[in-house]
Amino acid sequence: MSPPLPLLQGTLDVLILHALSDEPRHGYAVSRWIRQASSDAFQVEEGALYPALRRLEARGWLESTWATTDTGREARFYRLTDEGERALGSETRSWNRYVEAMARVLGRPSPGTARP
Amino acid sequence: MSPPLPLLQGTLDVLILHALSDEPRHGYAVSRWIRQASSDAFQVEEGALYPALRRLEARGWLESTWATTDTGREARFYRLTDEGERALGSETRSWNRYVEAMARVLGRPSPGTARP
DNA sequence: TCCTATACATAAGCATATTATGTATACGAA
DNA sequence: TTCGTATACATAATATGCTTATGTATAGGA
Repeated sequence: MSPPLPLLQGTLDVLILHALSDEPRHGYAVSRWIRQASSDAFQVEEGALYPALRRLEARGWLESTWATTDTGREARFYRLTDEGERALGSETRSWNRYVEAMARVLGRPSPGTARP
Repeated sequence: MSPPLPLLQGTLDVLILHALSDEPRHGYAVSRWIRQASSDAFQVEEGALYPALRRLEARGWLESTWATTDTGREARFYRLTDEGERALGSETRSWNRYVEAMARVLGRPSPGTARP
């Protein structure tokens, strides 16, 4: 098994937003979901996860309530607000723009390369 | 014109390595090349550029010499070492793995990945 | 009884980005 | 000739946010 990729700063937010886009989840479940959805490529550390959730809530993108999990434990459940839903869209588009820009640069043929 | 995308931490190194893959360049030219190759999506700030160049040189990926530009100015030219060449390959593959993992999570087909 | 998974939280450390500031020169326009 | 702009380097202060380490607490199985 290849070790998990360290998260690039700034990419966690959109992962969390996406994890919450279908249904409310608590922090630990968000972490698990991201790990599984990425085929173990991403392993979200608690030290990144919980501050990020609070950050996004402070920004108005999430709302949280304490509730009981199906295994009978107390946990803080987060759900996307309307603003968070819009943010998921714009953050996703922003990521895609970034990927496209990287592809333009990295896909650029070297001018020193010989051509026919 | 849309404003330049803020650089995600960790992605500058591979951009610089690629900028130097065809021929040696000095810092300012690296910055200009990245801006143009990305169609103005990336604008590398000096405060990020020069420390990054020294960092990569300290890591053994680059070597530098002072020389004169074609406009008659003194500038520090950087070239890729053999180790830097290998690093370009592995860093590019690492970026591609990251993009693919993000695509798996965000649930859309990979928008096109770059090769070294 | 003890280990593991679950569930939260925060502090310390670290890497690296942005912003601001400084020096200096070449070159064209006013 | 002067002045603004592009070129060319460099560093300090600041901000962000990720990793690592540490702590608390409970549920459930071996």
